[in-house]
Amino acid sequence: MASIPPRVLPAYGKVKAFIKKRISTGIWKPGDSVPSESVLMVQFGVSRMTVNRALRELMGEGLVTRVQGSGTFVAELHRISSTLSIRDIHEVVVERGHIHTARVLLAAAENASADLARTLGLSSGGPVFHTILIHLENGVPIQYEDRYVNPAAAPRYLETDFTRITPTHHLLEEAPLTEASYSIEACLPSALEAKHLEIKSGEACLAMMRRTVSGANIASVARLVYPGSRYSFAGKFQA
Amino acid sequence: MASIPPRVLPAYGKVKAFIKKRISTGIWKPGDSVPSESVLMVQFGVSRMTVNRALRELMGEGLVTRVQGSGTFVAELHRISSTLSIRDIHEVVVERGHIHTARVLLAAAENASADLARTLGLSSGGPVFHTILIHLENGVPIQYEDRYVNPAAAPRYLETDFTRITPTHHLLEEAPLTEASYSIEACLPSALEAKHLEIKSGEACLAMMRRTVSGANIASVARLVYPGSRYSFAGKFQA
DNA sequence: CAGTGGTCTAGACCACCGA
DNA sequence: CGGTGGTCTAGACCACTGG
Repeated sequence: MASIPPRVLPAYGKVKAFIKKRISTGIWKPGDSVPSESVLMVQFGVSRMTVNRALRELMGEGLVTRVQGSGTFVAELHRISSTLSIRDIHEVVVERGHIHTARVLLAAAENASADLARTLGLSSGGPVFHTILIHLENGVPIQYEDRYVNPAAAPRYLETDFTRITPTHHLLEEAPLTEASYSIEACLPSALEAKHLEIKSGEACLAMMRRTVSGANIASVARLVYPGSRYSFAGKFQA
Repeated sequence: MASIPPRVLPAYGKVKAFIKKRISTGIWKPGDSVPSESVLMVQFGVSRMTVNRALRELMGEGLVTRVQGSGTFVAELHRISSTLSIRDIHEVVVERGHIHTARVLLAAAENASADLARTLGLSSGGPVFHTILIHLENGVPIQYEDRYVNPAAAPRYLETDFTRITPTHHLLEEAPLTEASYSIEACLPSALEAKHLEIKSGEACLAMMRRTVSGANIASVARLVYPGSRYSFAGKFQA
């Protein structure tokens, strides 16, 4: 008996909206229990699957927690979480309608230090690929990219023309991404970084350390330095 | 908590795993079409709802895109997205097993400048609450918090003992969060900030600008400054 | 034990796309 | 038009929680 097809908001959406509203207005506070699926079923006149989907999605959004055998509860909202996207810098720049270019400062195979070999998960201190690039937006340097690549993950890495194809782009095609971790911190640029970014050595920078995993290999570790005056990360969260 | 998977993967999980594997190994490349729900139904011997759930979750994870009437396709994986959590600093510090304390430098009502009134969405330049505090972890300053609060959203804000309850905590209880946006950038601290953070004025810092919305009100705008040497944001992404 | 959520089925109607 | 995904139902069995 598919009732009236809600061409505006689907039934599970109505259930979600109802619960969201009660949470966001504070009627239900963190820790409070949310009505059970069977109660909501009756209340909205929908099937259990529909209620279940609504609650499952709310859990995915971090608004409620669910415990089998126990119930559904308003989550402790003591955190704001949002999605931080890390994208190929070429795409980002082009999307802004600007011109992306790159200068290649280094593209070579090197012998890995013991430290680096460990970071890349290499048993022996074999060769690794090392590239250093400057990315420019409309001719202005916006990123210093210092990257080490595991040859096992992308054997043809050095054949790439990095003025046309970014390392990130090549790696995404060559070594399908399975995992990545990063950290963002503030730092002052080294003399070399400052010179190539064309900033004063006292200017604060954002540094992102990024480590990517492809299958069994640690594919690459990179240090990306952005001039603080020309770059920021932004994000948004909606309940 | 979520580390013990069911002894057998649920049916929808098997479908997801199958598709994920084909994407992560590069057998299916971005833009390729994924078998339709009806094909996967037969292939796995499950109902359409089960296949649908698998595909819907994969879309939520950003691995595939779906177009009604057209089909399901492997997403362009040219972005890494991950969840950046912004949490109450008190919780973070305590969770690390450390002691959180706070120094209150300012807690007062002020007349909003025209600029600030606009930022907070106040029609007139009425009073706003202004607090400045230093958060310390085991006695070491880790965050300078300069915050303006809309009195309409949290009228009792200034009654709070900020050495015991963080502004974030009070606001989350008083003004249920509906929306937040932030940006992270690198900067050098002002003389005042450097002094209270007990760092040199030339040390790079992370600055987060955060704006929170509660219902119809812009509840608060804050500038949070972290010494670069003592703080970083980290995140992780898994395919 | 009764109640909860976790999963699953075998249908169904609809809106949309491309040929 | 046939095929696709979007949604929904009215059942069902199971595992887990709590008293």
